[in-house]
Amino acid sequence: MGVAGPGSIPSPELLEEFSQFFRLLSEPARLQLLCHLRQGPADVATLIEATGFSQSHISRQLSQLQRAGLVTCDREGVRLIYRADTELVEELCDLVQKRMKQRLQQQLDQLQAA
Amino acid sequence: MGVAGPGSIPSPELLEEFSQFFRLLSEPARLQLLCHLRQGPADVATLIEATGFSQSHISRQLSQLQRAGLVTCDREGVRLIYRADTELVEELCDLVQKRMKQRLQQQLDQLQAA
DNA sequence: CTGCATAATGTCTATAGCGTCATACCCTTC
DNA sequence: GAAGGGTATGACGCTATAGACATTATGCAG
Repeated sequence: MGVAGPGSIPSPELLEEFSQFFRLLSEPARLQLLCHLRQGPADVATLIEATGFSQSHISRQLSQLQRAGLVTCDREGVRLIYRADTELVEELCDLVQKRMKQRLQQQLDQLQAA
Repeated sequence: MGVAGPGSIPSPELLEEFSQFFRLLSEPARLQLLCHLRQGPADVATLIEATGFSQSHISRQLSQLQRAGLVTCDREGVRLIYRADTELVEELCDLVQKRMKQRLQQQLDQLQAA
């Protein structure tokens, strides 16, 4: 029912894959790029201007996201247009954000009870 | 509707919080501890034996998870019993795993089409 | 074929975080 | 309060990776 069936521990390989995926999202720069691409496809020049990152930096981060399948790109003339498959990322972030709200609410309740 | 409303970029602070949360899950050791705790509460000695990690290492990882609210502990005699709030982690991992399956299936389809 | 854009990669430095050893801390129990 | 098991923390080396700079590869127009 769960990740690897009830009562069992995922294999080291699976743990490694999960951690690698979450590591992609553990960098503000990459999350920022994903957020920009959430508003629609964009070329690298636009991303440079929007984020202030260097060209090489953006290229590296996008290639990492691309390897994980979170991003794709197509040529359009001389430029590359990047698209993000943001559905999964949004679902993940929504879950985390919901959790953050819960925690803050709990802390608030504790303060008010005291 | 999304993370910070449609068409807007989350603030740097929010991005930082998200990335910190995902970073917690980006370490196989922590995921492993969470998986063990998914089977039920456990004391540190049990976790040491189950994972082979050193006491100090486990203590550090658990304290990080605790700060994020993913883990709590209660004293039971002389030992600390740790409990994991695994619901969120399982949901996140399920989403990621679903995605992994999709990708592998796509790659399979591409190979069969060629 | 020759430039001229744009994107990717090699190399480097700095930094963050893991994991260990040793030590200090805390709580329980006597 | 003294002793001892159980846990947290300070200090350290090590590795991985972010991010910048320079260079190279890649495709497009003339």
